[in-house]
Amino acid sequence: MSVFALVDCENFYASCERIFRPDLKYKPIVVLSSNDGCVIARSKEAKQLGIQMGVPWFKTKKNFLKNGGVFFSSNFALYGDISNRVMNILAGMANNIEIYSVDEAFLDLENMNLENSDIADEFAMHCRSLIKQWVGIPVRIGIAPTKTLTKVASYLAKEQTKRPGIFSISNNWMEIASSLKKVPLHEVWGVGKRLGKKLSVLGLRTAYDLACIDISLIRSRYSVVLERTVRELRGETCLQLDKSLDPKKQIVVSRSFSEKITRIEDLFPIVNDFGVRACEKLRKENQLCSKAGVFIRTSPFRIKDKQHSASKFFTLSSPTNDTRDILNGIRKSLPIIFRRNYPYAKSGVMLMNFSDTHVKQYSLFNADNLLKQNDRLMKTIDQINQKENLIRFASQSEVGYTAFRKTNVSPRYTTNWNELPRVNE
DNA sequence: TCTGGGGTCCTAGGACCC
DNA sequence: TCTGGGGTCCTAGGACCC
Repeated sequence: MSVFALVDCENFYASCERIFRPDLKYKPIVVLSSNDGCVIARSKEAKQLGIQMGVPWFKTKKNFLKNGGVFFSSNFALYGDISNRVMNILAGMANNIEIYSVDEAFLDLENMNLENSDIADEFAMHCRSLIKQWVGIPVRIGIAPTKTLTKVASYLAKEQTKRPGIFSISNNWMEIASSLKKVPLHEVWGVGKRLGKKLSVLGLRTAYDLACIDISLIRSRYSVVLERTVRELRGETCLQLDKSLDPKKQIVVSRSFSEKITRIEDLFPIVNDFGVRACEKLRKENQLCSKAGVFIRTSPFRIKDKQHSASKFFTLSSPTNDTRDILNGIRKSLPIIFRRNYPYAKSGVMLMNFSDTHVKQYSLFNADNLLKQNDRLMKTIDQINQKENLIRFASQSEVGYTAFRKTNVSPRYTTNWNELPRVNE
């Protein structure tokens, strides 16, 4: 019998900021996206102030600060490190774990007896207090027979007063049904905005309504994906824990600009930066790519502006992770899609069609030994830059895209010697 | 003035093969 | 008048997730 747990860090980025700032314990906190563009995380208090997820910062800033709110620009070095610490604890608590995102993991609790709800609750409480004590992050835990139901449980765990942050559902239709009735349709894992709209036209309101629908209807009118969701809601395990350490299938580095760019001379250094960064990621994954592309677009929010969005992909003559190959491709591709006098707001570089470095396919027209030298060159550059970004390509921007607007970044408390927290005597 | 970044999977349709 | 059957691979687009 399958049993899964979902461990979900509450208000993750905001909670991370709070670890080293106990003075902010009951204050509303928001964390902003790059360029301080919009709100991407909110503490409980910020949610209570009515700050919506994804709202543009400039629209809510004044009101939020007036109410005593504190904001942070995103500090992914900190969040990544805290995430690792949480995941390490979880890895020690279950035979198998799937790290689903920076703030969420599924645990395989195979053989746990869910009929006795005390067992599940005790496990969850132990897990919760350990993470709180060792890392300082509050988590919510849902336990259920399918992954989709753990999401339901986690949602219901929010409202628990007896055992806050914990909820379990056993594999019993009566119990599942009563849980599902409390969950609105759009909260179901796998039902997004569009599907939610379509399904509500059919009169569905809750997760329970969806679970009761005729499977063959779902299959013929929607997709196999939604069919799995329905089956999982009924307690039938369709999704297993994904333990594979599959390599990525695509790497994207993209940013919005703090100021619109209209000249290709200004665009090139930034896009090249994206290319350099993307190749670093690719080498870290021990992969080669045989296709890459660049895209640019204007801001869809500025309706009065001329709009343009375009991408251009190029195929590499042989699979590569050599930054120079990608920069070459960008140099040829960007002018093809670029249009003069359009206010570009965002661009990015994508790498795809990966293959393993061990199975490198050499080109008929390149000398093998040259490729080996390139490998060593790239490795050396990576090693040097890992400590301090000293080596740059001439075509990269001098300041780098990291120079984009950030008005209030917290220190990298746990990953940089110079930014360790200080204790006053 | 100012609106994030990075992923995955599925499907339909076209090109091509024998 | 009549025009096969069974595949694979690739791409673009749509949906979802955090």
